[in-house]
Amino acid sequence: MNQLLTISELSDELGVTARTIRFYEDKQLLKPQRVGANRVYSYKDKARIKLILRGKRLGFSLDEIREYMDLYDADLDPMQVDQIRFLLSRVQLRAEALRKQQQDIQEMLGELAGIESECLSIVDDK
Amino acid sequence: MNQLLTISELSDELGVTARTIRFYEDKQLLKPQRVGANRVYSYKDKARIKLILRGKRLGFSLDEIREYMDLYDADLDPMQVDQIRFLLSRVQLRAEALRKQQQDIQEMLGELAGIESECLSIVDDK
DNA sequence: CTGCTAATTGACGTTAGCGTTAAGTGGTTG
DNA sequence: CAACCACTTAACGCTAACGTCAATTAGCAG
Repeated sequence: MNQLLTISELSDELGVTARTIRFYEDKQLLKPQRVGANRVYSYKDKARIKLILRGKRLGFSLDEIREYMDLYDADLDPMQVDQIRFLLSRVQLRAEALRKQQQDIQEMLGELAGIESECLSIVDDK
Repeated sequence: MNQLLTISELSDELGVTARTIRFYEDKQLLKPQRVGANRVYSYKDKARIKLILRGKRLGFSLDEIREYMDLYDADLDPMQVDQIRFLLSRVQLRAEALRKQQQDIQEMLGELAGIESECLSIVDDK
């Protein structure tokens, strides 16, 4: 099913506007094919946008997201060892930051649970 | 140690600029005491700013952060049951979103680990 | 008093991430 | 053919979250 999608189909499916999708292309986050002047999107493009949206949920800027998508895209085989080492260090830094975020979330969930139980005890009392 | 801090001491300790701290006050996220015209910050103010920064790391806007700090601050006892129920639903919604974020992070960590092991295998080969 | 340092308010500048016209192109439908 | 889509580019607009600069004030050192 190598379905190709128009921009409006895609925007509907993903819950973003066509403007947003074009904007991401402007920012070099996408490079869809063209049929004449019209853009057509593959399942890969769709997956990329999902990646972008996930990155945004996690609080990354589009610039950061592009950086890390370049990591995913990186064609490792032709790379020099130095470049790979560098890539590796970036990946590890990023992973560390993400683990930090998980901790942040854990703490916040804890605090929210505290509020929740306070609320419940008060409501139950009445 | 009820140490009171000047704005520049505080900004140094927290790694943000004084401008940022004043900006947060403008946005009603802080209400430090004054000595004359000068602001002085307590450990509570410091804790609030840390909360703000954590919120930002998690991708919340300052408006959202203010909302949720109001939740933490909320004095539950004098509240009506309806208000508490409402508060409760907000808290639960927020917690759900945070759990979703944790999943996002897990997936990203998985992908990063994939890249990492690829890198390592290539580097080791040479 | 002079000069320096740290603080203040106010105003304008900047970047990111889109929203919103405007103006035109190309394909189908009746 | 006209009318109506869905699509295009280009350009301006807008909000959030500060940065930056200017003008001013207060405290202390020499």
